[in-house]
Order: sequence, then C-alpha cells, then structure tokens
Amino acid sequence: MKQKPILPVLRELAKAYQAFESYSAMHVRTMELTPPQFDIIATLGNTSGMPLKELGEKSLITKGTLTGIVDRLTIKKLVRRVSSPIDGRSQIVQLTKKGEALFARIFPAHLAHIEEAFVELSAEDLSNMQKALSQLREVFTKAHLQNKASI
Amino acid sequence: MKQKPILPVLRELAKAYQAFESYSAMHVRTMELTPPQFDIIATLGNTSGMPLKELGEKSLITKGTLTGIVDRLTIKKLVRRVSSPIDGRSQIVQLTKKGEALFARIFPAHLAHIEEAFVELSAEDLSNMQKALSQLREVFTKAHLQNKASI
DNA sequence: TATTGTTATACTCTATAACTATA
DNA sequence: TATAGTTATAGAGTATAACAATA
Repeated sequence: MKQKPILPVLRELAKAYQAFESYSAMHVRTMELTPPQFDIIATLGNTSGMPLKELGEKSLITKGTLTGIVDRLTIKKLVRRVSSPIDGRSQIVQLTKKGEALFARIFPAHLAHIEEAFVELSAEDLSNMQKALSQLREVFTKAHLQNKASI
Repeated sequence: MKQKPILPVLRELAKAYQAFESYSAMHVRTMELTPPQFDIIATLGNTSGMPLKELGEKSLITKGTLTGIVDRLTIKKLVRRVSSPIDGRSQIVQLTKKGEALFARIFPAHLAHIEEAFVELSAEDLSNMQKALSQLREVFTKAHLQNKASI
C-alpha cells in the first residue's frame, strides 16, 4: 500500500520553502538582521509590545534562545524590555523608536521585494496555494499533537 | 495596487513548513541525528556515494559547513571519505555499512511516520498540493536568479 | 507549587575567507 | 588560473537544565 505520492509533495514543500527562505534571507541580511531577528521585529511591528512568553509562542522560538535574540536586538537598540505592571515575573518586549522606524522602512520594502516575485500569479493561483498549504499544515499539526499527546 | 493576498500565502507556507519540520525533527532526533545530518544520510542512501561538491549542491549546504557535518558523521562511523580515482582534488562521501544499515532502518520508518499524517488526504489533494508548491517554488527561484543576475 | 524569564553549558550550524593540492 | 576541499574564525541559533523571582 504505497500508492500515494507523498514524497514528491514533501520535496516540493521543502524546496518551495527553501527557495522562499533564500530569497527572503538575502534581502533580510542587507538590513543587518538575521532571519530570526527579522521575525521578532516583524512580530512586534504594529503592536505595543508583548511578553517574552507570547513572543516565543508566535515565533516558535524557545525561551532560552529568545532571550539571546532579544539581547542582540537590545544591543542594536531596536527593542527594549519593560517590566510588566501586572505580573512581576513578566518582561514586555517592544520596539524602540529606532525599531519602529526600521520596521516602517523595511517591512513594506521586504513585502514589495517579495511581491515582485508574484507578479505572474493570478488571484486564483494564490487562493489555491493558500488552500493547499493550510491543508498541509493541518495534517502535520494534527499528527504532531497526537504524537505529543501519546507520550 | 495591493489587492493580491500574498501575505497569507507566505504565512501559510512558513507555517506548513515549520509544522513539517517540527514533526520531522522530533522523529529525526530520536535517531541521534540533527536535521542536516539526516539530510546527508538520506541524500547518500541508495547511491554509491558522491563528491562533496555534488552533496553540497543537492543538500544546499555550503562546502565549509558540509565539511563539518561530514566530519561528525564520520566520527559516528556512518559515512566515509574516499579519494576520487579520477580527480585528485575530489573526495567521495559514501555511507559505511553502519550508515547503510541506519538508512535502511530509519528511512522507511521516517516515511511511515510521515505517511501516518497523510491518511486523510486523497490522491487528488496531494496532486493539487504538489502543483501549488512547485508553482510557488518556481516563482521564488526565478526571482532569485533574476536578482543574482542583476548584481 | 507552578510559571516567567535568565543564565550556563555544550554543541551544531552558518558565513566568510584564507589556504592546500590538484587540474 | 580555476576548482575541490579543508581549516580558521567568529557569531548565531539550538536544546537542555538549573536557577531566581514572583504568582
């Protein structure tokens, strides 16, 4: 029972993502940011900041690692830490003025850079892609949760 | 002119890939391999070996990094280096007996582990996904090449 | 006791560039 | 001169676990 061509789908997923990553990373590095650092800036953009815990959940980065990334962004004066007024254990991370300015400058540029690549696709193409991808994600998410639950 | 919903597609791509990666990495780590190490084993599996150069092209890992990864796999006695008989500069990397045994043991298990996640998808779903993904990859690959060419 | 975040450790990967030995 | 691979360097991310402060 090995009719379903799953492997080609996985290969395509990996290749599509790597192509995106490499295209995106090239542009991100011109901003003197690493991809994880760019993720954090993008997550914090247009918000008033959020606890490190929440930032970790949104970016899928574990707390120990995140402390290091936030440290490096703090050194660059792009984010700051503020103690939470409600919870003494919690640190809220937010963009500084400089971080906001960077976000405002690079995020549209980053998007425009990526949009360039999409000019030839129709709205329908995009909608099909979105459907296929969300279906794919669901498959893994469900399976992952099941595995975790069965430990 | 910002009608096309590109951002959702990108988000879905990233999430789908991360879900896959995290699902896959969980299983890979039970084999005492890192994801890049698993990639190399999987690339070498069912071949008689290949030059480091070719291995780097297939796995998208640059030569300096690859030397380190192959070193670690050599220490684990999973791969070996053999000087090329044709080109004195070239080192051919191939699986050892132990590496072949590992590949034979883990690769089907890894696939089975992933296939579990796909039981509910039809062949048509898979075919649609594959099309959408290859289209997506092409978009980035083309754009990337254009950018490189324009440097 | 549980949770938030930091610190510490040790390792892997990464980019980059200089270097060697062959071609 | 160009290419294959190694070595060197420095940094960045990762997993993991112990820890402090607070809830």
